[in-house]
Amino acid sequence: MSRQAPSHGHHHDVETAADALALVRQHGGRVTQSRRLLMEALFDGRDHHTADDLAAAVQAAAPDVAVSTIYRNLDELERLGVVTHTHLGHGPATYHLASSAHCHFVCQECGTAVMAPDELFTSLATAARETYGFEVDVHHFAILGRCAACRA
Amino acid sequence: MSRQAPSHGHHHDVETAADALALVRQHGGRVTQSRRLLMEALFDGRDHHTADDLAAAVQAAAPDVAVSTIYRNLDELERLGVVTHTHLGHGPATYHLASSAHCHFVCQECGTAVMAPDELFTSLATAARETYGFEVDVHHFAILGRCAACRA
DNA sequence: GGGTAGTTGCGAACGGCTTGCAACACGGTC
DNA sequence: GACCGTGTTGCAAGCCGTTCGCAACTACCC
Repeated sequence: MSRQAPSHGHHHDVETAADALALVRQHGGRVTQSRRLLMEALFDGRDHHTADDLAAAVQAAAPDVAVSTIYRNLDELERLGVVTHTHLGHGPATYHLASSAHCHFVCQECGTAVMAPDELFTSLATAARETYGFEVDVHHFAILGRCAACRA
Repeated sequence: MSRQAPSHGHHHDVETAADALALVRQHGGRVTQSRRLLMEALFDGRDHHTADDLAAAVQAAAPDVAVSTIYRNLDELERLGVVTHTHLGHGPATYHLASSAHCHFVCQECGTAVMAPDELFTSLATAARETYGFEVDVHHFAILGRCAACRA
């Protein structure tokens, strides 16, 4: 399924924090402490990060980094195709590495998000494209509903 | 963060503002001016209403009605199954009569929302249910992507 | 080491929505 | 009609996630 089109198309080899920093550099950006720390937080192995989580992680090493810096850098990384963000419900957005993008089912009752394989959406995506010319961005949205546990 | 399906199951015959007011009354609620005006705005024939739109419509007739009143009444109506709300993107929620609920495709570029027939989602819904026990609320989410016009 | 453009911290502001509270008014009863 | 209790309201303040303006700063090229 079509991966979301990163505007600059330079995301392909980005698999480590260093790669991402190199990409930033390559686009005229500078490697600063807050950027390095942000990258490390993003590549920490977990795959759901809120801006707040990331801010906390960065601030653990550099207490003076402001939230606005986190947001600005996340924006930049999104423009470069390194990360994407998703809205899982009423709370804050969650950020993922673009390379591990995936869909979500979010339970309206307990709020937990479970990952959904892209294949579930292929028929929807093709139908939308063929019938309406609408190209679905299969990763940017969450599907609300009720999970198995809450239904029981 | 719990948001639930029409918990009282009494929404079936609600087709006019008067029906809705009757329902409210039937549940121990009172018929006030702001409620009557809200109903009229909701049943004005259009089917996407933001809280702001509704507030403006109500305030046109009764300038002192506060936004908080609008929100409280919308909540109540949602509990009674008369309206539902949907998040179409980054902006404010949109409210619809539950009887005319539908899915949306929202273009990330131009922001316009087009209605999507429920049939497009049946295979996704059954797959989600059978594979994950997840019951998709097919109306509460918007699907982001790019519309035909913006792709051209 | 110097210059310059990208980046930052700070604080204030924003939009959308919620809440606490005292005043109010609906609607059943007498 | 007056009375009363409970549902409802306006107001103002607050909340959360995010954005913005701006002067100070600093990474990087020469």
